[in-house]
This record gives sequence, structure tokens and C-alpha cells, in this order.
Amino acid sequence: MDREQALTAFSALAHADRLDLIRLLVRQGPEGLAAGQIGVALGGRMASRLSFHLATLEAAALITSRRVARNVIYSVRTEALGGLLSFLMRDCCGSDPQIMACCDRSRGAGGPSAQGPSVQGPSVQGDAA
Amino acid sequence: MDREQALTAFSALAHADRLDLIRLLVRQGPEGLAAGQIGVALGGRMASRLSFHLATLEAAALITSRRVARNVIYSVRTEALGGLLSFLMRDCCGSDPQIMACCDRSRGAGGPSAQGPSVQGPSVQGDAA
DNA sequence: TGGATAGTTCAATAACTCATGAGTAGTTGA
DNA sequence: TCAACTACTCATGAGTTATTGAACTATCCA
Repeated sequence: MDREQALTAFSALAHADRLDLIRLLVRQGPEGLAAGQIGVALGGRMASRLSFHLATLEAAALITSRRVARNVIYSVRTEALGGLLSFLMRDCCGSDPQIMACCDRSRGAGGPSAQGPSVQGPSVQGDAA
Repeated sequence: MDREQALTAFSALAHADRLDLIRLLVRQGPEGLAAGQIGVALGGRMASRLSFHLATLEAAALITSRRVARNVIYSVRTEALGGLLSFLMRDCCGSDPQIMACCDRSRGAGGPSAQGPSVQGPSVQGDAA
């Protein structure tokens, strides 16, 4: 990940709705979640607004989409998130030992947090799913 | 680091000038660098503009400042950067094994990059430094 | 006290981001 | 083909952020 990509990614993450989207999609894994399901999971935010934020995240290459019948399924691009983390560690923080120590302390301590909107499963509604 | 702080931090990092500032200040370590020196290192960006971006980073708690004689010395807050990294890993990415694997691959591979503006040392000009 | 140096604050303007609601496009089944 | 469903695109307006240059504050030294 280069600087421009990282800037776009940081910009994409700098919004509460989009951060919620990423957290939700990370939990869903590679199966992803349909746009409509995402809307339900995030508490019925207006569809066009959701679409706007999803498009922003996709433009930043943090998520990807595929059409399945009537639904558009969004899923997180793990390599992009990993790339952003490594950019932050290496290019931005210079692998500074103190910074690494700070973030190492949190590795494994807690695991996935249960905050934020929750969704049962990636079951996609619709006729042809 | 909570969600609000992380959002502010992402927002602060989502600008080329500010990313350059962070990278520069990380390299300088705890000694930090005077505002004027930062301006020189970053290629003579207008002082008020630099001051604006430094204030934004300080408001996001990513850097800190102290006055030394005529100079204002800025330095990075390593615990804030570490906290942001761990937020991204744990709260945002849910410590997802795939994402962790992506960023682990880059640990130690390369070390501090030599990109970006370079500065010799943290020597502060002025009379009383 | 006054000049020089270091840096910030302010006002004006430009540029960008976001929320909203209407309209549009793709897919499916009757 | 038509209606229903799912989701996106577009235009608009409000709000926020960034840039610039001038003015201002703080500090130091003669």
C-alpha cells in the first residue's frame, strides 16, 4: 500500500458510519453481507446514505462487492486492511519500538469486541440466493 | 483509545501534509522538532498552514508540543499511535487472523522507510535552546 | 524600549464532504 | 410485459475543512 492509498483509506475510515460498516463486514468474513442486510444491521440508515458510504469504502479498496441475484454483497478486503496496518506500522511509524510495544500489548487481549451493531448471519434474502 | 478518538485520529491522518508531519516527527523521536525546522524539512510550506495542521494533529492527541525559548517543539505521542494501531487491529478488524497475517508479514521487513522529507537532527536553532 | 525572531490566530475564500429525497437501473416471478 | 424488489445515481443544500496573507503574541538580545 502506497501513501496515496493509505490517505484514501484513512479518509474512508474517518467517519462513524463507515467504521461501523467495516466492523460489521469484518465480522461477516469473506461471505459478506447484502446491502439491505447491512442497512438492517446498522439500524435502518437511509439506503442512499449507506450506498454512498459503501461506495466510498469500495473506492478506497477496503471492501469489495459482487452481485448475487437481486442483492449486492459487500465483503471486506482483508489484504487491504492488513496493508493499511502495515503501512501505519512501517512507513508511518517507522516500526518504532515504543509504538510497536504499545500495540503489541493489545494483541490477543480481548479479541473481537462485541460493541456496535450485531447481525446474526450472512443469510441473504431474495429469490435466487 | 475509544471510537471517537480513533475517528479523530483517522481524520487527522487523512491529509498528505499531516501524514508527512507524523512521519517526520516519528523519525525525530521524543526530542521532537521545532515548528520552524519542520517547515524547512517539509519544503517551506507556509507557516500558518503548518500551524493549522500541527494544531489538528495535536487536537487529535497524536502529537504534543512544548515551548523552549522562542521555539515550539513538537513530538509524536507514541502511546497514541500505538493505541490507534491496536484499535485498528482489535476493535476494528476484530483481530481477524487473515488481517493479522497480512500485517505480520511486514513486521521487521524493511524497517523505517527512507521516503519523504529528511532532516539531519533535532538541533533547535535559537538563542536559549 | 525597540528590533528581530519564532510561531499562532484571524478573516475571507475556495474546496470538499455529507445527508436527503427523488429518480433510475438491474433482477425476478407472475 | 408488468409489478415488485433491491440497490444505485443524481441534484441540492448545509456543514466542514483547507489555503492564504495579514495581524498579532511571545521571547530574546542590544
